[in-house]
Amino acid sequence: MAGVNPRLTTTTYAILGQLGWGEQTTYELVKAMGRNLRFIWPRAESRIYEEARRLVSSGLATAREGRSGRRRRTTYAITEEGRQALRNWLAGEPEGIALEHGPLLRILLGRQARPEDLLAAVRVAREHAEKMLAVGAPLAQEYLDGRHAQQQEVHLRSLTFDYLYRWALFNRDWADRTEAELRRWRDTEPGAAKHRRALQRIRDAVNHGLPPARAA
Amino acid sequence: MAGVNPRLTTTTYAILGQLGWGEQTTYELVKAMGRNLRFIWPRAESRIYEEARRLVSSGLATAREGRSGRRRRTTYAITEEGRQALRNWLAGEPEGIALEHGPLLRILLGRQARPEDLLAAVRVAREHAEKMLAVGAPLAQEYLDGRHAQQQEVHLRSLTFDYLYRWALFNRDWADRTEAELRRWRDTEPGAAKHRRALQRIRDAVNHGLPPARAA
DNA sequence: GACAGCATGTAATGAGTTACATGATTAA
DNA sequence: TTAATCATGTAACTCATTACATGCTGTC
Repeated sequence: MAGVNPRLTTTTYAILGQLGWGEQTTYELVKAMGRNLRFIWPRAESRIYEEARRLVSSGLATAREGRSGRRRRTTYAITEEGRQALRNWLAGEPEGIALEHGPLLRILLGRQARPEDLLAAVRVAREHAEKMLAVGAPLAQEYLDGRHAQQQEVHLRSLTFDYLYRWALFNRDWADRTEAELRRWRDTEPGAAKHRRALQRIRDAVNHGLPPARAA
Repeated sequence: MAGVNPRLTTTTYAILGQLGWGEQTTYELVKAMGRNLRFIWPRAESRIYEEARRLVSSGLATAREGRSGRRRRTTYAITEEGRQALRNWLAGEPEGIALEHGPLLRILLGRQARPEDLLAAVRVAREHAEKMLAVGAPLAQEYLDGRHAQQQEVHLRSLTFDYLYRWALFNRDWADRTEAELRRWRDTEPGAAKHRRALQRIRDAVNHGLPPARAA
């Protein structure tokens, strides 16, 4: 019965990986997904219930029915077969990278927009960055103080932290630069000065991301 | 008839925005999506056929049936109502940012992996970055030479270019750092030296992304 | 005269989201 | 004792992908 897996997805393995850190109730899984995977593999909470059932029906996890008051509560635990499946998955071909970036899309299509519409898009990007920083800063302190719940995994987690925290800074910087440009616009029409600054912006980016060249 | 829109999605508006630059056959739309939106709003090609029909049935675009040999070929053009819809959409609440990052996911769950598995994940991230740079570099030259097909939109496009090119550099840098760390590992177990370097990595990231502090 | 690759789609399936529902706990 | 919020799930729907199919064009 176990092993006849009806096509497990990356999301399934993401849940399975969470269970690798110890047994969890569904609610704990939901919260853990929010903490750990929100920024690298975002999924709706409701998905988790379905995936957990799938793990059980594939023999990769066990479900223990419990009670809290009159409500049922399910606790999941990974099985030995589950660990093996996790190892196999990790040994296979990695998934790629996909970015969906609403603000960039709106700017690219922004010819019919007003400058304030594009500023609103930039604001969304900035808020996203600020939220990541607000999550990341206290997290960093926990690691540095040695009191994070997964402290013994910090050699791995520091690698993802490195990416995410710096990406947040990256997004904020872009929002700063872009907002400064858009604030100079009265409309979204082309123009000679805009064109000149645009080419300089492209040069700056290609020149290895150095800060804008200052004419001394 | 037109205007009774059955819930248009962001993808629909992305296509509509493409049509804003001039009428296109379905095939041209597919290619344009690949060039312009691949990295900020990725969608399967087959999606485009469906969305284009939706635009027509909503009155936002017109379809002209043509022939190439005995096969039919459809050319789409935006309507005035479509332009208005585009403006309304741009004036509304922007979509957010969502990143799906397979390599990061695998590293986070990498305790059951071998170091070479994680190196394979890093390689995927690096290849993604290299591909973006390979697309971006000639594109930059086109803009700088003033010969890009949408040259008159460079004031907008430079803003998205700024983001994407630098993000590619960002990804490559992360891949370099991470690969250097992983090459020192014999396994994915915790360890005192790994722990020390991990904390330093976190400090470096929080210290505003400065390059690793060198003990002089 | 066939093979490769470009051009143009359709059908089936599934992954994922949104909306809803309801029980338990805590604070006012 | 109400309201808020935490905890736990289900149902309906749809967006999106994968796989397939077929015609056209140039070239060897």
